[in-house]
Amino acid sequence: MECRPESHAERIYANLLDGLQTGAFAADHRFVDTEVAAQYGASRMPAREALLRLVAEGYLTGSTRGFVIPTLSLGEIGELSEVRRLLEPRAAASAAGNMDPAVRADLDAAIGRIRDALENDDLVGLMRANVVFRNIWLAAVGNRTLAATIARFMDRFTPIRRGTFEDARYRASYVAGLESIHAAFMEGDALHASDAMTRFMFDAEAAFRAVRAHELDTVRTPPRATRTRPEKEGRPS
Amino acid sequence: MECRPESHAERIYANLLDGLQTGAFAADHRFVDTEVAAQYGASRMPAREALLRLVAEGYLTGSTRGFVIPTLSLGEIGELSEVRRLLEPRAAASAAGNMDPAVRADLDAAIGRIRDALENDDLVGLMRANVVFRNIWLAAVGNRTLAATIARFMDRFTPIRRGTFEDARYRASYVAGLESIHAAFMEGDALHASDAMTRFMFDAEAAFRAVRAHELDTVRTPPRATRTRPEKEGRPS
DNA sequence: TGTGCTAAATTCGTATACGGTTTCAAGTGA
DNA sequence: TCACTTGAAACCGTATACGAATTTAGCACA
Repeated sequence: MECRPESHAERIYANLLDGLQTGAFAADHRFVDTEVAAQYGASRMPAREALLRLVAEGYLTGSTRGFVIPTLSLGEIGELSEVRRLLEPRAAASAAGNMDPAVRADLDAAIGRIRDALENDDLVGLMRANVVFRNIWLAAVGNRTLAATIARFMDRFTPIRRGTFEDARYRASYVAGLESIHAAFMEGDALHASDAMTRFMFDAEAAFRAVRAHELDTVRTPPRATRTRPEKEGRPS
Repeated sequence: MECRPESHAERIYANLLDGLQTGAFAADHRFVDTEVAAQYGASRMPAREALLRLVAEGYLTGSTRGFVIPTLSLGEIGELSEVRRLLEPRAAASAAGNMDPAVRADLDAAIGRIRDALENDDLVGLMRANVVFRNIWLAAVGNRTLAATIARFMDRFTPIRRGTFEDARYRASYVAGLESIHAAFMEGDALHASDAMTRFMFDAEAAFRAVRAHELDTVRTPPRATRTRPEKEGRPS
């Protein structure tokens, strides 16, 4: 690990990334470089560097009125899901073979937090606990490049995952899938882990598509990136 | 396609990316933001934006004395190869199902350029033709996210690929693999394309590892990113 | 001839300013 | 009341300058 002082740009990037990974920002949040700079006590340049890095990594999209969180189309949900199904089953199998006592304990704690969040209808907690759970099993994957790539693709689904969590039935189903994966990890069974992950991913994709299709039916608006919704109250539209 | 005028940063990025994809830069080339800016008639900020984007995408690594091309360790060669083997066989199978006359013609032309470059010991031409060939079959992959991800991972091997091309036997073997893939595409046989791609990737990985191991034996130096090799003549070291 | 120290050079990170483009709000006219 | 036009505001892209940290080169001494 490096001990050199962290730059403004790196600090801002890490903070924004955490928020984007855990669904802390509203889907229509706009990141304006002057605002971000002011928020972190820096100037536009390091804020801009952090924002552009998030753009390069797929977390944000630039527009003439700030940077926004991209919304996955139905096609993109399908494509990203196919790529993930090529990677995650094997990664889960690999992780299943690395289940030492410390990893098992961490996974037990994480699934406990997921159960609590589900029981309390705590969406924020569920989003966070989901990230913790995935980070634990990904840390057990020997191939670090594979783990990092999977994490990056998982993050792309943060906004739509948050959308599915708003529905109690989808929440319960998602957690049931995680329970199955957790059981496979506890057994240390590579085949079971791979199969559980595959099944979970098909179910998750179906939920994502259903929620997205519903959103498209409900709002029937062009993509948000080219429109900024009025934020001030009072003026009728 | 967008017709809005291209920014300095985008123009510089596209030019540097092309060079990095085709192996136009020496492995020890240093990209200094003031030099890049001067080269493209711009200021440091757009040059810096382009360089930082290439860092975020894995093409460059930052240091206190400029940006450099990362050198893959043996472990990284293994990890990246495993990830690619999870993605490319399926992508090749998908492409094999999309072999319309135009794609076939383009692939024929591309393999022709590869044969010419091999016969003429034209390394620069071979590097370029290899990129052309892969871009053609990747364009035939239905899942655009999968295609883009594969292209990104392929680019990571550009420096070591150039290293293998310096040896005539590796060059011939690499092209033999491409011929086999080309034949499978011409047959439109998904299974054959997948198998040919898998075999080719194991062979390519073996060559990459051999060349890298040889480099490590020959130079026995610490990673280049933390050392700048003297470039000026005359002063004995 | 080699090593160590010091000063200069090189590069990056960041701050500030300016101009251009896009968007929005307000006012006027029909 | 609605639509159109104009002006202002908001934001991005880029240029320039400054300071800090790191590296290199040169000189002196042993």
